[in-house]
Amino acid sequence: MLDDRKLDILRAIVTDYVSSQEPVGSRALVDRHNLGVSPATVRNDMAVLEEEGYITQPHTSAGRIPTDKGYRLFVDRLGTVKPLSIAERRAISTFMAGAIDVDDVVRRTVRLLAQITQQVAIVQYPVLTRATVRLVEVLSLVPGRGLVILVTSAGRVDQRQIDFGALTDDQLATLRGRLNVALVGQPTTRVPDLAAALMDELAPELRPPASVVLAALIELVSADPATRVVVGGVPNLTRFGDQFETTVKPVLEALEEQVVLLRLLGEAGGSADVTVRIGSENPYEPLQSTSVVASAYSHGDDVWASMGIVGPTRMDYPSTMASVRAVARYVGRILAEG
Amino acid sequence: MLDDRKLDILRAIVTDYVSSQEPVGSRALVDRHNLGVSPATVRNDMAVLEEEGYITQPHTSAGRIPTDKGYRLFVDRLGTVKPLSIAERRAISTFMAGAIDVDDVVRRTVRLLAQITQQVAIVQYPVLTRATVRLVEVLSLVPGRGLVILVTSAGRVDQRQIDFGALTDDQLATLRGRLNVALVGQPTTRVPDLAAALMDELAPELRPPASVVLAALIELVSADPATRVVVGGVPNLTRFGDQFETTVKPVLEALEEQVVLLRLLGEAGGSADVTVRIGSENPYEPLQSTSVVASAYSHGDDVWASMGIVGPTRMDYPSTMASVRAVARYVGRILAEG
DNA sequence: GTTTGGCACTCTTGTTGACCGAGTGCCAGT
DNA sequence: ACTGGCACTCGGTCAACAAGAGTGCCAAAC
Repeated sequence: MLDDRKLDILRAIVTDYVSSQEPVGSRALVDRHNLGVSPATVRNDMAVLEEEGYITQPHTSAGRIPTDKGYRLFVDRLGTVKPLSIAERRAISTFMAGAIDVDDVVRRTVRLLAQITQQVAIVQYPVLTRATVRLVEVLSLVPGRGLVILVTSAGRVDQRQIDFGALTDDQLATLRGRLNVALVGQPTTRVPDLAAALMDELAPELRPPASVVLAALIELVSADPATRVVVGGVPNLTRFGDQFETTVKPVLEALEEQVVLLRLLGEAGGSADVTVRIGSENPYEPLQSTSVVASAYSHGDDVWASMGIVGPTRMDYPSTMASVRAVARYVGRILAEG
Repeated sequence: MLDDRKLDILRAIVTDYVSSQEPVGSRALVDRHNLGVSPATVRNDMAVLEEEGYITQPHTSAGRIPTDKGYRLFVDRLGTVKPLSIAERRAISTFMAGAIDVDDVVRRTVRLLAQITQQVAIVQYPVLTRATVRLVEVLSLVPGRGLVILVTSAGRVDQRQIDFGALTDDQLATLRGRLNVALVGQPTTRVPDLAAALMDELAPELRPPASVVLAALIELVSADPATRVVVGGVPNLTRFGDQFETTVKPVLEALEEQVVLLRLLGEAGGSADVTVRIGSENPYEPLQSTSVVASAYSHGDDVWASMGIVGPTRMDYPSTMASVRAVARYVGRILAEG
């Protein structure tokens, strides 16, 4: 159906359109790529490609532009992986060097990603799913009111304020001890089960405060970290001012809703490599004319989360994919060390 | 120079222009407001107002639009404070009800402010300047590596990981005790001085680890909280798609830079009431055609920070100012209770 | 002296029509 | 199977034109 030459032509259309932002015609195609055939031949092939749904014309007598299906084929079979330049690699390491904690790593990552892809970057906080509990601390601030702190093997530290009714210092120390014995070294995913088991073993007078503490802990391991997403490079959207309604506006709206962002990234979480969602493949309806390039980042089983970028479907997929992959790997390595 | 009628006319021009988004001419003016004079008279007065720099015409034979100076006069002398509707007041309290901690208060505040003003909202985290130290905690995670936690009277909890060389549990407990005796109840601003004094009193073997801990503490009280700013309502910018270059683009760029945001809000920090910076009055050059409406929020001396909104100079100042003021007061009250 | 109606003038906006160029689809010829 | 040629179709641009909005100014009226 699609012989090699037609694929070459599709590839040429995609690359030309991405760089020029304008529909590309048969003449321009033979001029810029040495296809060894005449414009007329290219036209015939283009007619076939259009029939198959890989390209389309905005209007009669205009050049062709790729459809979502065309981009998909390009990404799957035609895109040559473009390795990062030495300058880019160096930029990554200098940019990330000297990060002091997880917050800082995430902040730097989002900036870096936005800068080298020139798109809007989204980075999810390292999720605790496969992390283990390193320390649980319970402090009393004023009588009856205190703080629960959770430190995990991923280097995250979370805290929450709680109210536990009357409680002596001794009882508090007991509770702290029991908690640590029961939880330290365990995967954070098991905290809810273990918490339930622990409750049954406690002396009755400890149960009310313990339930408050455990509830807070469960919130910390489950709800919070998974919902934290950081965004950067929003001004890059201004490059697409001509597509205000189709790109700028929907992206700004999507960025406001963490739930949407997580959904966009979430789909990438399963795969180990870079995932691309093109236009209508997108799970979030308003982002019809944008693509998401995302990747999980991880080291072994310790950390697992996603990062990615959002941009118009008309983007340079090979470079973008290479950049996202490189940054994801680098960050995974940094988190493994820290 | 400017009699009452001219001021009335200026006020009418501002309100009409804000609501219609179009230059307003003499006829429309007499039609919509019962000024009791003819268009010709209005034209004469407008000529004077233009000469004085309060209004201008985009081109000959167009209506007039207010200049920055015109808006300034309007805000200072002509704007009638528009009290919030009952629905708006109710919206504020339901929106903020059930906030669980400072993070949550800030998150909700920024959403609320964006929603009721329909602009981009900026909220600075409560600054510790006038807060006092409530608790200092030093934990050991693994040998040689630990965590410093600072809790303040403003309800903020910050932590940082540190490396303190070899240190026994006893030494750690001593250090913790000394720190709390020296610092608890003191204003966070005094932490740097007190830290220096404390160093001199410590046993020599405690000094190296102590210096690491104190350095972290000083960072926590000074650098971090002051630089934290949360932004929301960015999609509201899409309402100004027609002013892409002058409003959307510069605002997006400003939002990316925390330093800029702090500068915008910072100027408002001194005053107790709502501050308005109109167009060129703005300290940040690219925001020439936008205004910032900001207010400090506080309760007594405990918490002190700013919040505000950014939007086109052509905004409804009375409502916006009323909204910002109301939210700032409400949040101050909530923080005082929490 | 202030206000007003009238009028000429200016400038933007929208419309129309012509024209140009880019690009296509098709067909006959190689 | 490829190619050159040709008629056809649109979008974009430009000029000319009309309509409309608004002003500035002046002489007359209050």
